[in-house]
This record gives sequence, structure tokens and C-alpha cells, in this order.
Amino acid sequence: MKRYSKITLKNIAESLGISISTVSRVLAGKSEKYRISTKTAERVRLEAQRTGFHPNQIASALRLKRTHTIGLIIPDISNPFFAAIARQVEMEAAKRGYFIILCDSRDSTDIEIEYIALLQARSVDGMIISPVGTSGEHLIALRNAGVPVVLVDRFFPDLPIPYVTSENRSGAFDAVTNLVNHGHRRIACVRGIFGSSTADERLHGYREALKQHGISFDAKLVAGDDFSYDSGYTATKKLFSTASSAPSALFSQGILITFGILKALEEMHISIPEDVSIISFDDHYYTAFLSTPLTTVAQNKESIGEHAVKLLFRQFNRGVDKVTEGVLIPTTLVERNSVGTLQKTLKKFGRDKPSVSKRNRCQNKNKITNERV
Amino acid sequence: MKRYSKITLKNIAESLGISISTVSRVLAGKSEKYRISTKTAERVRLEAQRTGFHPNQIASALRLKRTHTIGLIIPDISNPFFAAIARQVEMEAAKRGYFIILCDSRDSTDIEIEYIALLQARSVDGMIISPVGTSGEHLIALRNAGVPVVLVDRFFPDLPIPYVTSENRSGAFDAVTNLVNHGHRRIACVRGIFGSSTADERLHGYREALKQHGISFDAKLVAGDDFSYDSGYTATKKLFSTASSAPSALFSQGILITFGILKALEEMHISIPEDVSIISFDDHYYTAFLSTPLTTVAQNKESIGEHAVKLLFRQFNRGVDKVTEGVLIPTTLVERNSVGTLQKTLKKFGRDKPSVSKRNRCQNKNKITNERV
DNA sequence: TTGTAAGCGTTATCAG
DNA sequence: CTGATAACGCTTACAA
Repeated sequence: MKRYSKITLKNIAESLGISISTVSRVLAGKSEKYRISTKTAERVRLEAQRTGFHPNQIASALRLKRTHTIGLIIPDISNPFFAAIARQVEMEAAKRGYFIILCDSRDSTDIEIEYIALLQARSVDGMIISPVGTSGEHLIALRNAGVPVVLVDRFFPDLPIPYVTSENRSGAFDAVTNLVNHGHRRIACVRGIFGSSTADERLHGYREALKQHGISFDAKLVAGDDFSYDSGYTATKKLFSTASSAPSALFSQGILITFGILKALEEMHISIPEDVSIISFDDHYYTAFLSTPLTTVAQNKESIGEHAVKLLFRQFNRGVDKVTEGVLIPTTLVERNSVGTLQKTLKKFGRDKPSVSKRNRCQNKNKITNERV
Repeated sequence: MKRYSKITLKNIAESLGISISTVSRVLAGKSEKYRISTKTAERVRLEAQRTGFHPNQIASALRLKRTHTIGLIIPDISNPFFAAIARQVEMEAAKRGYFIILCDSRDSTDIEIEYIALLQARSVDGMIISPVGTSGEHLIALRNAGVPVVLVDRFFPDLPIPYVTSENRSGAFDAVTNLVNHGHRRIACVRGIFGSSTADERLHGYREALKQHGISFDAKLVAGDDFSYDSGYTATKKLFSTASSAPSALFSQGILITFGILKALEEMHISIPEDVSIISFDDHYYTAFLSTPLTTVAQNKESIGEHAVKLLFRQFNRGVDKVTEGVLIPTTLVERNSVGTLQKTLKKFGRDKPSVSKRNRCQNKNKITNERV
């Protein structure tokens, strides 16, 4: 690959008959600091302009040990949630004169670890990572090596690594509460991957809501094993395999899961919200246009991206050890048409007897909120 | 920002009591070429392993003038079409040991131009660009400067810059033909931004299909001015403002446009496919789950991304001037339920279309929440 | 007010 | 087989 001849400080210095340092100084905006004569300064600037000079960032990076680059490692850029975060991160970085190197870990811890090593070799100034694994040792090592790191979406509660994510617990709580308020009591949770803070917190919120409303937790109503379409599909088939134990409402932990659910329900001729209600995490531009406009828990992706960059720059300025806090971004429940009241559901689905009796039993035990049907 | 102490060739050389060059040579896998003794080679490798040495890519880049980095400039990473391309580009690049720097031009030529300059200063080895403007002068300049460039999605027919995009013309042709085969003759085209090859070619295919079926072209049936939600919304309102001239079918040039259309139609209580048929460019994982599962023209995003990287590497190997060809990726028409026969449409829609007058007055732009589209 | 020179960490050339 | 040494293009003490 032939390279075009680049203009360098040396070129300019020579054609002006002055030294490289002088050129460097005025072009770095330090003419005052070094009290360069306005005349030479002007000459330099003109020549730079004329030749279209742009300082070689590689050389600068080598000398300064700052690349003005941050690595962004996410599990899947074609997932609109991460795409939105990436966009915001890119914008915030650009604002500050930084570039981002995009790394798609394809949901693999191995790839993530490899990328981290590669990015380190590239001397990125910091990394924003949405980690996929259940262990964060490699991230600790990274931080110990002095590399500023911010986690997004998923994090490790026990590790002192700054993170920014949604208020997953309360988001889930709100969703499930909404379902309960519509009379549902057999509510299933289709969860994401085990060991991820995101899935764990959402499950936690689900359980809290159940508890608060006097509904006992039933492990059989928790299904799914990752955030994928397939997981949602399989989980749904399983949940509805026995009519008597089928849920009347579903809480889906992610939009991809939801599509799997939708597909499974369609195949089983179960319709929403007549036969079953559903609330899904993640709101996107198309959720309102789906066959049944979905009630969702919207995450503020822009805010997440923005705070991630902020936390990273705070580390640039104050040092890595000085910042360990996490930030939680509120979610909002967006109500649309995928939730119906239990009454209607029962009528249509026609399996009122068994589930009702169960429900009554639960109510009698410890009912906290007033049930409105 | 304090930097951690990195292991360098020098470190290893010193602790082993040998020269830097030797270390460099074995670690670069050139032990054989330089006939390094297996013993020293082994010692070096061990020490490198032990210390966790990774060659500093910045220094290497400065010396070699190869950064193993490619710049990717796209109009909007949160648009799933571009996200999918980005993903593929990232994967193909990674396969070859390259990183990508992600630049979101936010549909602005100015930002695009600025990014190009910045990426040049960073000495990226090449760029993959989805240009936003109607002029490609800056791209020619870039190529003349010796930088390998590949255009994706949009290109400039008159300029000798390699590109890869869908067979937009035949894709549009197929879509419109399908509409015609369902009996439609008043078919509107909601187009993307003027001057973009993408929109122009799709319009071209639309006109060709019309012509082939003996339908005369009516400029009033072409609406829209960019690929956005708003454009689709406004265009649709306009198209249906006069009952007598309203189309019975719509050909939408992009999925975002389509959502605008969907919203507008919903507001006007026009339903699909009973009242109006629609075929949209772009197929995504959710298109089958929309209120009416959409018939679409699917683009092979993976293939586009893959070929873009290929064309770029061909330039790396053969030189920039040696590759100027474009590649066209076939599209496929995915039939779902958004197209009905004209017969039915007329029957249901009726001659009089009472809702039309209402529509005109109902101009209060009802802001759909703050959903970015 | 300006210049000299020493690096930053690699790689390549030239000598041994 | 191995070692000096000179770049790559920039920044910044230290001189002058």
C-alpha cells in the first residue's frame, strides 16, 4: 500500500527556514506561552493552512501517551439498545475530541477478553464495556493496570468498577405491579442470562413486586436463560405446555426475548392481551407499531451513554482509583395495549376454575393491596 | 492521567541481556528469517509470556505507517440498517486484524467532512463511508491523497470510487411490480433524500415498473424528501389530502419512512391492506411482527458489509487506483400481509372516502412521544 | 524569541 | 546468528 506524502512539521519548518519546535509551538497554540513573534506565528499558520497540514496523531500519541481514543466493547451492535448507547457514546466522545473504537464481542467472554488485550496494545485512553461474562476478574486486572474503565448495562456488584445502568429492579417492579393491578396473579418472568446483573436485578424486582402484593413466588413461572429470541420462544412453549399451570401474564426481560414470546404465542394461537398480557423491557421506535402495541419498560439509552462517557472522563481527570461509584438511570413504564385485565383473560382463555382457586388461596394468605378487577 | 508502566522490547532485552532487535525479531515471528538460535528465541518468548508483553501498536504504526485501523463513517448507527452493516464490517475487519473507528455523521455533510480530516490525521489505513451529501468532491480528494475508500449504500455514479450497495433499481422494480400484479395502478412512491443514489435508483425502478406495465408516471404520486420518519408522515398526509387523487398503494423507500406512513395512516383511520397496500424497503427482525406484517424489499446487509471490507483490502493490496468497480447486492422481496388486491381495496375504501375531509382539518401534528425514529 | 536535542517504542538496514 | 543505529513525526526541557 503506497502512502501519500504527508505534510509534516519538518516540511513546514524547512520551507519557512525555521526550526521544527517553533512550528510545533505555534500550531499547538502555544505561541503566547513561548512568546513567539506574531510575525513568525502568522507565517507558520499561513503555511500550515496552505499545505493543509494536520499533525500526525500517531506520532503525537506516541510522544504524549495519549491516543484520544476510547474502546467500546458491546455484545451486539445490531441490538438497538446497544446501538443507541454506542451512538450517544460516540457523540459525547466526539464532543471532547475523542474517537471510539467499536468492538463487538458477540456475547462471548473470550472475544471480550481478547479485545481488551488488543485495545490495551493500542493504548486506548479508556474503555467502556458491557461485559458478557459472570466474572469480572479481567476487568479488575485492567483497572489495576491503570486503565480507566466504565461498565454499561451490566456490572459486578462486588467489584469497585464504575458503572452506569438502568434502575432494573424498580423497572421490573413497576412492570409487575402494573400487571398485578390489572388483576394478574400468575405472572411469569422470562429472564435473561444467568449471572448478569441486569437479569438478576430484574428478577429481583419481579419478586419484590410479587411479595409486596402477597403473591407467593413460584419458581416454575421463571423461564428463559438468555436475552435471545430463542430463549423467549422456548421459554414460552414451556410455560404454556400445561394448560392448568399457564400464566395469565408475562414479564419479559428484553425485547429480543419478547419477539420469541410473540412468535411462540402466535403459533399456539394465544392472543394478546385477550389471552395473555405482556410487558417487556426495552422500548424502541417500533414497539408502538407492533401487532399489539407493547407496554414496555423504557430505558434511557441516551442518558446511559452520556453518563458512561462522563464517568470515564472523570477518571481521566481524577485518576482511576478516585472514581468507583455507579450510576442508576431511571426507567419509565410506557403503557400501551398489551396488558388486559384478568377478568377478560379468564373469560376468553376459558380455564378459570383451576387457576382461580389457586389465586384465591394466595389472596387469603397475605393480601396487601386492594385488588381491583 | 497516570499511565501504568508498560513492558517494552527494551525491558525484555535488558532483563535477558540481549539486544532489542533480537527480541523484536523473534516476537515478530521472524526468528527463522534471521536464523535466531532456538535457544534465545525460546528465552525471549518465555520472558514475553511471563511479563505479558504486547507490542505497542502506536509505535509500530508510526514506524510502519500502518495503523491496522479503518474508519467507518455512517449517517446513523441507531438505524438498524447501518448497525447491521457496521457489525459485519467490524467482524470482517477483526478477522483480518483490523479495528474500526466508528464515526456517526448524523446525516451531516459537514460532520462527514470533518471526520474524514480527523481520520486522515489518525492515519487510518482506509475508510468505509456511507456519504450523506449530493457531492463527492471531498471523497475524490481523499482518494487522490492515496487513501483507500469504499462507499456503502450510497455512491456517486460519475465518480470512480468503489462502492457496494443493493440492487436498488430492481428491488424497487420488483416491489412495484408486485403491487401492479395485485391490481394497483395508482401507486405512490415515498422517496428518500434528493440526490442520493439510493433514492434515485429506487425511484428509477419504480418508474420502470410503471412503464413496463403501461401506467403513466404521475409526479404528484411521488412524495417525501428524506429517509426519515417525519418525511414519511408528512408525505402520507399530503398524498391522502385529496380523496380523488389518493393512491391505492404505497411504495416506501425506507423503513423509517414506513413508520411515518404507518402513523399517518393510523391517524387517518386508513387500514392496511384493506384500504391501502404498502411495500417497504428494508427488512428487519421485527417487520414480521408489526400490526400488519409488512411485505418488504430485504437488503442483504451482511453481504454489503462483507464486500465493503473486501473492496477495501483489495485496495490495500493492489493500490487505490487499481480498484474502481462497484458491486451490487441483490435484494429479495419478502411477501407478507401488507398488500391486498385492488378489488378489495376499492370495495372497502369506497368511492366517496368520507374520512378525507376530516383528514384535512386534522392537521394538529400530534407529536408521538419522544421516540426517536 | 528561537533553536537543539532527547526521547516515545518499533522496525529495518547495515554491519559484523 | 546478533547488535548498533537510524528513522517514523511529534513534544518539550534546556540552551542560547
